[in-house]
Amino acid sequence: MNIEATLQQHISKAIETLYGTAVEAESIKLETTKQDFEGDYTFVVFPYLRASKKNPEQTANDIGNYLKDTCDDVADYNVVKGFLNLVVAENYWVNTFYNHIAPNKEFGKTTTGQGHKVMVEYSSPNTNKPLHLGHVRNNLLGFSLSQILEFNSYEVVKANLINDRGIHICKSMLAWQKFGNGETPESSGLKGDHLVGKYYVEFDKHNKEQIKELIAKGITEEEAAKNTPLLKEAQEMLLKWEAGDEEVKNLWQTMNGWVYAGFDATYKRLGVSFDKFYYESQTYLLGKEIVQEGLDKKVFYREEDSSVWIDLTDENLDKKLLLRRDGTSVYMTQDLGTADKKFEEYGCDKSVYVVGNEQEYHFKVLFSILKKMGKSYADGLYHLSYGMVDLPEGKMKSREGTVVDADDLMDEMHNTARELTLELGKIDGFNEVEQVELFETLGLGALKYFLLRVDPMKRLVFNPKESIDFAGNTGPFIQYTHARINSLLKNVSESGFETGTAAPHTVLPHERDIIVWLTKFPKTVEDAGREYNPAIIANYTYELAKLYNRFYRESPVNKEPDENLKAFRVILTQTTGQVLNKSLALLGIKAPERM
RNA sequence: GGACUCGUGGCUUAAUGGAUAUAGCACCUGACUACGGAUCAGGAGGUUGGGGGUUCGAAUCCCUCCGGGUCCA
Repeated sequence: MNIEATLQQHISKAIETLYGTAVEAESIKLETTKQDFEGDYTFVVFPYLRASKKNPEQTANDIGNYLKDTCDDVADYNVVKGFLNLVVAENYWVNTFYNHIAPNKEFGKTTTGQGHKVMVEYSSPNTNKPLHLGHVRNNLLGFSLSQILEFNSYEVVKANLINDRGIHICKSMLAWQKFGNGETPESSGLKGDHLVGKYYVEFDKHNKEQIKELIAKGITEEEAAKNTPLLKEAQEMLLKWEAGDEEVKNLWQTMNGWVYAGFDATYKRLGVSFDKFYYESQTYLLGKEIVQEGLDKKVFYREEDSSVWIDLTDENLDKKLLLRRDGTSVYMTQDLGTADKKFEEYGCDKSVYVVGNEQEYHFKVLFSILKKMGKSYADGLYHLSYGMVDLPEGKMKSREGTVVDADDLMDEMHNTARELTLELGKIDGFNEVEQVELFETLGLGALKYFLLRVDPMKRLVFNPKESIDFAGNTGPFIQYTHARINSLLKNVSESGFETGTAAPHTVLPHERDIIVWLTKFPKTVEDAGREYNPAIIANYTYELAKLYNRFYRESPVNKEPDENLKAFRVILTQTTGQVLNKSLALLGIKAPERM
């Protein structure tokens, strides 16, 4: 049993014995003691004064005394106002460390998700342009969350719903047809997604000229924007696509193929992956059956003009259109159908959508509709919302060319890592291939950690030139700590030292700090899973790395003459390395063996 | 018009309603004959956007106003 549960039970018993009031052990709240006070856990007695009928100090002292007498794990206590600080016996920590943490290769793994299946949908790009910084945040969150859920024993299906149809794709196609001269990724040397994105920009450029021409003829700007020859042609192309026109479909398939090849490369470099791809071209007609189902269940209603709606005003949401009067569906209809299809195919009892916060309203409505329809999976739906990523100059806008391209960004991170590493002269003994690999690991580690450590809900200002630092609370700091641990362990094993002789003994305060922090790992992982928040793991990992660095400075391992103590420190180092490695993996960050 | 969300030292950031608000960057002072200094020890820097309220206790909950962002019709 873990220490928190033990303390809860004893406190519950103390209150019952001392004051005759029964309190459920699980309802007792424990907090970790603040840094400046002595102790490991703090019990706040204010809520129990009614039971004790004594002042806070007395109550805390009573309970503290009782615990010290009856609970072997409580070594001491102190009272500050209504705060009862409990000092857990060093023996407990050392024994827990030797018996449960160190020997457990899967330390931190929880069983919370056993028997549950969860789908995590993330990335969801459009096929008319390459991935940008916003997608990067999305991909990292989605992938990290999947890793965390898996470590909590969920069966995870990573899904990507690709928006591969619509007017925007037709714009790229049309511009390529008109101005492309048969250019291909091979002939141009451009990555497929960048090539297609180039023609999307090209479309916009020519379209703008046409708007100007129309305005010059005296048409209002608003009207002109809707009526350029190019736009009309793109709309016709979309109609042809919907009608199954062979030529259009062929071009569409070719260009999407280029884009997918490009996306694959970007995903691979980012280190994210998917188990299932959905394509909007195959899902955009879904949902019409659901409309009928909703009408039958009287959840939806039909207006006089034969359009179909749902009234959600009772939930502080509006009325929402589900089927236009001409019988065509809207985004919501399609998402309803897709949700059903996903459930039919995989039977997940949980489903997470990683989508930007501008769609919060959409998902509230979507989930609310599914609940009203009594779908069995409705309660497990969750929108992992995250803030937009902005640039110092303001919002990213693809038309104005102010987006940060994902591939360019990764290049930049790689180069920054190289410059810094060379400056520090850290590459002795690395051949060229290893060097390149290291720069990549560090650059991407910095990027991933930077984007994941911030609460997803908060919007992020990304300054490509300055915002990524390799010192302090950063990925490379943690990677460095891991590499140093590895190197230390290597030295130890080369010297032929065996750790088998370790036995319990006293530990130094900072060694104790590490052990205490290690015991919090499972709880942290679980919290991150429940809150859908990789930032919790990121902050945990940083704290652990910091504690280890302090330990490292103050407790020499190789120079330790006492064999037993040395063995302890080696095991502590090994264990810390394992946990660092694991928590970095949960974030999708590589832990380099050396650097 | 209605709804959502964010606001914490110069910048970035943490805090299941709990104590003197957590860290990092930058700044200042110290520690390299080193188990890897991409490190460590220490210092300075705050009326948690403003004002009310609930509470023994509020960055956190409620109301209101201000500011940034977003969505719906």
